[in-house]
Amino acid sequence: MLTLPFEDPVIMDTQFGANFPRDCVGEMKVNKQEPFKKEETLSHAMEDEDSEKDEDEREDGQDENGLPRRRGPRKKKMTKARVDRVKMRRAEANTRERNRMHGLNNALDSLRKVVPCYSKTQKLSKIETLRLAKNYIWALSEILSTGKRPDLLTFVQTLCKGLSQPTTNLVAGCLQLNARNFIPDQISSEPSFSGRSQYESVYGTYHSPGVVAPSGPSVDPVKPFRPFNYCNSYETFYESVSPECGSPQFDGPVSPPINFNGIFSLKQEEPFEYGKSCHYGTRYCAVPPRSSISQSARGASDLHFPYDVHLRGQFYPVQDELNTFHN
DNA sequence: TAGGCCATCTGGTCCT
DNA sequence: AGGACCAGATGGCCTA
Repeated sequence: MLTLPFEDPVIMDTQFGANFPRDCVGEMKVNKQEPFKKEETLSHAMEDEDSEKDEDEREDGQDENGLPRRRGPRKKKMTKARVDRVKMRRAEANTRERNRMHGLNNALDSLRKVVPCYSKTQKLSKIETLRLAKNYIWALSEILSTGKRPDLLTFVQTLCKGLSQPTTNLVAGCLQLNARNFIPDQISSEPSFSGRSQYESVYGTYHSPGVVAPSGPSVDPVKPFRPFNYCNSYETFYESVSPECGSPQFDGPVSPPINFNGIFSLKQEEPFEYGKSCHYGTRYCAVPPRSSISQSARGASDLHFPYDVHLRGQFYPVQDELNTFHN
């Protein structure tokens, strides 16, 4: 750490001058509070009773350092019972703080489950989770505001901005395994691209099952991009409804790309394990009634298998650009 | 072994 | 007074 003790002589000499009054330092340090009001800190409280007695009995108007005695309420004597009480309060505060941090971590876990990459075995770090969530929100907002589906590369780039290399690998891997689950379709039927996007050239044209739903409970027209739609297709193929629309197990032929020193490559081994670590964004679902799932999703003739079936070689154009992006 | 990440403890500050 | 929140310090664990 770069932090130094506040009374470090280096700081005092350079910032305040050697003769800077100590009382002024005290006021700066405890801004917004009366400088001498903060008695009873634990460090003080933990002093043994002898030192307390020494201070109380000193009558020359100076403290133990020879500086003018602070005004304000005199320190209360620390009896054994009082020390015990301070210790007990400290222990209680520790427990509360522990619980508070557990609550924070639980919230963070919840966040991990709704960002595009979720893994119980390979958890994103706290900071990466927050960054990815921010990027994800940004990317979805862009889609909402423009009403157009981005190409895969753009989407991956947006999600991976500021992320570490391992997290980038994970996100890119998840997206390439199931890009369709993360890239919502356009809002309306208006043509989104004049030409074929990179995404389309790689994955073919995609139609959102949520948008094409002809009947049954209507899809919220205001939120056509919510990844809920992807659950529908997922349900169609797996015929099982998990409470959270949980991660399907991947055992397909395609391994996610791995990035070594900024260079993407396809990892051929252990696709199953890696697949298990990917979440594909499907947990983000509010599972609709099964009847509606059946009607809407099965009615879509162009539904694709959630894990797009394509040749490995088809990844390379995108990977080349990703490599460029990272280099 | 260094560095990253994490849980926990701790004291300070603010608020009720 | 006491709780919530925050940030610094510390030590443990894991991985490259």
